[in-house]
Amino acid sequence: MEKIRMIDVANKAGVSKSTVSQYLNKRYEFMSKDTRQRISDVIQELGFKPNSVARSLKLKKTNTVGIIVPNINYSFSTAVSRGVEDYCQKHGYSVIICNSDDNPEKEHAYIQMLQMKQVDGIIISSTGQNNELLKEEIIRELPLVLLDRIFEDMEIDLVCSDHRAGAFEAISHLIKMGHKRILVVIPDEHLNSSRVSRIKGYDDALEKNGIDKDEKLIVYVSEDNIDSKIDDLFRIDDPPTAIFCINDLATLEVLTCLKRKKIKIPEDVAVIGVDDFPAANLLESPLTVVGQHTYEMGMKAAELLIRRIEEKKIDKYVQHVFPCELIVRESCGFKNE
Amino acid sequence: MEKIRMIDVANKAGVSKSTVSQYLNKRYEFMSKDTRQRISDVIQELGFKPNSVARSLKLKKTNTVGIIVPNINYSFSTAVSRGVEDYCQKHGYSVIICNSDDNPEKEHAYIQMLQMKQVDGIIISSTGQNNELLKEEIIRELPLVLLDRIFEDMEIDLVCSDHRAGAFEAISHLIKMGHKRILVVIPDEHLNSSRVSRIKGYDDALEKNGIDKDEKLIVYVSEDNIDSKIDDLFRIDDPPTAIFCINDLATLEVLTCLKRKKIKIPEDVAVIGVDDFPAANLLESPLTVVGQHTYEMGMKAAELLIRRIEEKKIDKYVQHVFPCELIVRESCGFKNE
DNA sequence: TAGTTTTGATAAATCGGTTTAGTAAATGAC
DNA sequence: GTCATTTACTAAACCGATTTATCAAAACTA
Repeated sequence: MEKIRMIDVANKAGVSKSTVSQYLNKRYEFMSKDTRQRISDVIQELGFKPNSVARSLKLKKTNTVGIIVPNINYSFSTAVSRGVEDYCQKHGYSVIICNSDDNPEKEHAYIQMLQMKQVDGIIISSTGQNNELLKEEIIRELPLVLLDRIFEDMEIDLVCSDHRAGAFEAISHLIKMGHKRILVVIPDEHLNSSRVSRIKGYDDALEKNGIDKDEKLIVYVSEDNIDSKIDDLFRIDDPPTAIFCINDLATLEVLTCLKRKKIKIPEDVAVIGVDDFPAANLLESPLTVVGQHTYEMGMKAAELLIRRIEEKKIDKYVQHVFPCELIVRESCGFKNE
Repeated sequence: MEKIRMIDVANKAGVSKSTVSQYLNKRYEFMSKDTRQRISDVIQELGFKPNSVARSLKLKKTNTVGIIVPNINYSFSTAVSRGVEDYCQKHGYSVIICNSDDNPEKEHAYIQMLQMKQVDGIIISSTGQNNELLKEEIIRELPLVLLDRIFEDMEIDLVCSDHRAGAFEAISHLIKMGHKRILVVIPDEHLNSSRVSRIKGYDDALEKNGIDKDEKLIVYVSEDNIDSKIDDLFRIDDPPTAIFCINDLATLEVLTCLKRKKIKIPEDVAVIGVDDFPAANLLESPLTVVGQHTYEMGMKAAELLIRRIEEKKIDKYVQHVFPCELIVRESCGFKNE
């Protein structure tokens, strides 16, 4: 069964393919009712579906965008992607999904691939290692929206959460609950702009409350070494009484580790995580988290991207910062007022 | 900054674009070392990236596949998508992601869109409402792999879990723990083939153990009515002592509802869910679940699809059924042996 | 030396649409 | 009745690659 092309429709309807093309693009002005009906019938009859690849080639427009996230498995990335896909679908775009695994080479390969595929734009939570490429090259050729990342000194559309304020509020809450020794847990060695902001919020909250910062309380962990690191920390003279997990991966690792060690939350240690996940309130100790408006952020990122794609020149770049919401549950203690 | 085309490379290198094309496709046989080097240099210098849209048009191959899932937010869909994307990326394909929300019209629109975009194949967890279309039309034109769905009487590649056996094992486990009144909770009214299989496993387990089936214990719930339905059930003469949640959505709703009603797990009622999610073992009562090999299923689905895309004729269709694994935790009681 | 084969490269057709410039027929103006 | 305008439609160029058929020059054969 050969594919039906426009020329087949044209022949059967007894018109030229130009006319069929006009019909498809709804340029009915100079078309007789009769011709219009005939073309419509033939399209129905043959089940003709125009080839977007050919169309894209001519129009230099693919109606496709790429989204590069570290890992679709992270609750943040999943929810954001869903927001992006929803907005895109409603506006006639499809979404190619790319998982960079925070690997700069993989990210670079994806960027190249998306360019070759002639996507109309890219939404990216970048690793930070390809910033030069993005700044020097991509942004000049292709609409780009940064997601959950900030580039210093750069004019670019961007969507992120106010991580500093979110962390500030979380840490302030802990301090208000009487905590002074607050541990920050960061996965592996990778520091992106969001994590830097959260640490800034942590610092600011300590400072505002006149608490000295102890560098020992900022720890980078992996699945392999978390147990020993936590052990070490709880063995020092002045152990932490609260833990701030800087992302959902850290949260899961910390909770798993504490459970293994039978350290009770919040009796032995208070915990605050980042990103509300579906089961956060069903945990042994329902988890207090700094929530983000993930789905809305995805929608907004797609909105900014498509706006820049469709409106030829917008000079002002939009930096859309969403507030974080502290969702207080029992994991950081019961407030006694 | 205009885009560099093959013709620009050809001009600068002093050859024809045919030769550049040969170079790109690694057909070096009749090409002098010198020409080859010169082309390579010019490509580097100009930063030429071939336009895949043009290439796709000529070759009738886009190196792009579509995946249609109900909702990327479900842990099953997320993990499967990640598996699909990984395999595709390694084999030079990109993935367009589509969320059908179990809405047949939306699904239909996505199928059409993917066809127009000339994707090389589709992986789909179908709603079941477009089966005729898929059977009659799509499968003839396009490689297709069913994911977590079974079509009766149909030759097609397919990847799924052995839901019947998984449910059978789960229910048998509950029975062994002394439960006879086991409630099955199903979200909304939608019954796809996977859910049918799980119910079959439930039925079989009851029958094998000589327990009469009570239709009242099969309930369809939504977020709105779950509270009243659960209330009703626990008010009957012979209330259920265990709950089998047929998917992760049902699981979350049931757990939330039980928590609200302060019904204790497993003391008041035992619970088994489907799909292991990251926090399942961190819950107030760590959840026993029927686990699926989600990531591997995604990889396998992509493998089958790409095989069918790249090998012209494979007559035998592969139906790859993954086993389920019962992961026993405390939510269905402590075994006293 | 003339004819054949090999080597290295190219012109032109093609993929399936969109669009511009153009044309023939019908209508309107005077 | 003639010329200008409008209406309905089409031919052909184009988008940027791939590929086939072809060709010129060099190398080989007899």
